[in-house]
Amino acid sequence: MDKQTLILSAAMKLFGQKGFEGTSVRDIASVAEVNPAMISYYFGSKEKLFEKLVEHKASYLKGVFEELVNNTSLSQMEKLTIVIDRYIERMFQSPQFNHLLHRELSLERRPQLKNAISDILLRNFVSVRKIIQDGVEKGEFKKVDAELTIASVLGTINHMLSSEVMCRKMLQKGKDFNPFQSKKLKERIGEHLKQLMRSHLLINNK
Amino acid sequence: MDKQTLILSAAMKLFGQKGFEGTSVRDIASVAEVNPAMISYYFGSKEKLFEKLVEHKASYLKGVFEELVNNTSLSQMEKLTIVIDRYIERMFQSPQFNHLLHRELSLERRPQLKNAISDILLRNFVSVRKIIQDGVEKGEFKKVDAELTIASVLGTINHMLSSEVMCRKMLQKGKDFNPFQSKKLKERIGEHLKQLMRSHLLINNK
DNA sequence: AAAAATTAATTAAACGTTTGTTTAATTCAA
DNA sequence: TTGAATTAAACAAACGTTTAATTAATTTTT
Repeated sequence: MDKQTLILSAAMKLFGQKGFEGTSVRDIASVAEVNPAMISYYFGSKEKLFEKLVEHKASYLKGVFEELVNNTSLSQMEKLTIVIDRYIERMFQSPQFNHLLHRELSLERRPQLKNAISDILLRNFVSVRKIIQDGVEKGEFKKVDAELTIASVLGTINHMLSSEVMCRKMLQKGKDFNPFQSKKLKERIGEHLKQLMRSHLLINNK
Repeated sequence: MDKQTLILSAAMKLFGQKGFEGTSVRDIASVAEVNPAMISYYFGSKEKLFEKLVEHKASYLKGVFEELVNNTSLSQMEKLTIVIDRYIERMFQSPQFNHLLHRELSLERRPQLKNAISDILLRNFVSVRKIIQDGVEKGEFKKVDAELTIASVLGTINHMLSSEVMCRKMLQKGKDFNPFQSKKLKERIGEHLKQLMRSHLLINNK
């Protein structure tokens, strides 16, 4: 691994754990096992490293649902099910990055970066909204509040996984329970959300 | 207003906007219009001020649903409706404090404070779970995943209000739209959640 | 292909700020 | 007159960043 990548993954880890302001350049350098000066050398500044990190990581989730929307061989509910599974999968794969994004959005700092983040998230949001709207138009779904329905899906996932401590307490689990590595929890969230969406959206739901 | 209160409300504002590490003691002192030394003098340290703030503010929401659970004249769905309304009301009243709490939970810092926060939130969580469980036992509700159902309610609210910028974009609103002061949005979230819960929970829901 | 010249990578040290906190003096109130 | 409240100044430590020197790698020239 080259040093730039080492720095990026150290920054990912630490920004995720301690936040941007809570992480020092020396911390990052220490974890990445490089000289602190290398961060300025390669990225210009701590803030630019942060932007680079978001940009780099976010590219993986840029417009991933675009093709799904235009798929004609799946029902809208099947599409939504795929969306749910993919969101859960991503959240379990790198929860830290999601924490980082939503924390940044909730702060009144770096408005430019906030805008960039929300634009990325919005692109997927629009795709999913189209799926729901199509479902309504085709008579497959009830006439629901599409925007808030999406908020319920994403919000549920975020709320369950925003904190290990809180998650353990809510589910009455011991200290050995690691939410982010629990396949059972992953399936449980998926099951709940699909059931929730079926009863919320489907017209002839038995 | 005495100086301690001025400091507390300045801290509330700034910690909410910029986070704990992103706010300096001098920032707080400046907003509160007091000498920076007064913070150490009254609270001991910046971190103790933070703890005091959380403790003080959180006392308002400590076990507020306890009596509601034991109320016998309301149906379980009526109780849940009240819970939803109260959560929304609180979120709109001081969104910054909710941001602060959830941000703190998502960080791997100050584990003691994280524990305190999650204990407070958990107390309400347990109350609401009891309401759902009672509903299931009485045959009023379907057999649902109570924990995740709560996550869906709270998660929806948090997700919609975690960022002004993101909220505006999701709802396709202009810059003059202030989510936290919009009575319409408040009602819209309430309507969505109640409808969502009715279709998710009620057995004979038409 | 070897030597020289040039560019890139890396380092330890130092830079000037800002950080949270303390001190010591002073003002205010009881 | 005593104790609390308030202040400006100073404190050491940590911050992000820069510098200047050195090593490593690459390119150019012979």
